[in-house]
Amino acid sequence: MRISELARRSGVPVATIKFYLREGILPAGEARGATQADYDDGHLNRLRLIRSLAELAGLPIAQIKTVLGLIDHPDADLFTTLGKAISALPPYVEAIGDEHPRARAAIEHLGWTYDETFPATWQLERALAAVEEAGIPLTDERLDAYGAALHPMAEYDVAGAPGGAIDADAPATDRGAAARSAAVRYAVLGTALYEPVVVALRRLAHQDVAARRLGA
Amino acid sequence: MRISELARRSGVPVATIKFYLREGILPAGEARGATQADYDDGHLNRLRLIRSLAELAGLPIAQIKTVLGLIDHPDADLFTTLGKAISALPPYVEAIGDEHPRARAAIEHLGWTYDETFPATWQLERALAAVEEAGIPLTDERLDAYGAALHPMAEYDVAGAPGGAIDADAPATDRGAAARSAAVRYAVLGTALYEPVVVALRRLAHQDVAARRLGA
DNA sequence: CTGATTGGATAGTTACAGTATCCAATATTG
DNA sequence: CAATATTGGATACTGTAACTATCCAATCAG
Repeated sequence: MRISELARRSGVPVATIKFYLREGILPAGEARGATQADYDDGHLNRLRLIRSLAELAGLPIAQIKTVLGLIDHPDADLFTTLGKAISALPPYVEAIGDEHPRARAAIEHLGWTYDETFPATWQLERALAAVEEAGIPLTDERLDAYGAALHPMAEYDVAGAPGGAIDADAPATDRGAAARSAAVRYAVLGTALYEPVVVALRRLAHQDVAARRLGA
Repeated sequence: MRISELARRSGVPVATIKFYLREGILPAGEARGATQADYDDGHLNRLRLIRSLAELAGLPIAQIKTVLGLIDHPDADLFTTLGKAISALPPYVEAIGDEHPRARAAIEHLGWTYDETFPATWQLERALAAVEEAGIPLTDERLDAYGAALHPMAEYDVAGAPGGAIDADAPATDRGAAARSAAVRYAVLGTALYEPVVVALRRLAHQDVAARRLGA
């Protein structure tokens, strides 16, 4: 299809599509002449993905570029790739030295793996500092409740990864580039796009509980 | 304290503090003359809260104004107030008509209260559409796993609200303005500031599960 | 008394995410 | 086949948000 049809089918203005092409987050169509290029459903899906990452996950263009780059050219190590993907997601916080006392205490309390090089560790530290400053600190009891709820969710997510992607028993060399790419895609997009689902569900759970208590 | 000390203690530049005063999200200090105003710890805390809402929760100034306004002047009905607070939180999506088929199916599957006027319902619809388009749709099985994890979390949160704020048994008229204000503060800030905590914990849970599977 | 600081107003800056315009080279159509 | 429309590509422009800087007269501190 031509650019105007891509625009019509996606609901994104032609000028914006050209902008994404310039930014290098949407691959160029196949040139059919000096004034014609051919776009396919791959371009359409990519375009929709860009909009979701921008509007829903709230990513700036630069971070969308990073995330799509990870999917297009995955590192050998899925664990490293996922770390990079998480760095590209909000909130954007930098490590303050290598001390993350609140995060460390919380993670060790839960008995999880503490690694001060994980971006999520810095994000947790920052988030805990904020709730503390606001006068609603995270108690150990609440932390236990959250940990007990979230860990099984993570287990479920990882277990459902395609091709047992994150599975120590499967030799990495056995998997072809296509399978590895699918695993990365699942992990990266799962992180970026499922978070809004989880957040929305959590908000709805609160409203459900509140509604029941009010007897409405 | 004077503005320069407020700036020094908060780490926020004087010019930025003046900007927040202009925007009406930080109350003016008590005037002590034409060129002097006095700021107290309340201003310092408010300033820190503004930074947390901006950098951590990712709220634009206009939405920070809304959220702080809800805390400062709570509605009579906490349920309504919370709805307004959630509207002020990202992602910002508008209802597409009043049909939210994916969200409705999901919520009814879980047996929760479906209300198409909840902003969180629209957010869920949008989030589900995005994961579907990306080729990783939410299965009923996964939905059950998420629901089973999130509902108890919400129960815990609501049960721990100060003064049994959301409690049908406690007559609303018994509670003074101070208690109601505390309840609103807890509910609104709890929603805005605890989400980053939950998201960070979820990311860490994934990394913990992945690390264990890789045997690292 | 004198230099530094303040509140308050106004103007300027930077970054981001598009939009709009132009143009020569095709396509398409009547 | 001629007239009209569309395209890719380059360049320039716009709008918004969140600061940041400058100015000024008043006044506070030493």
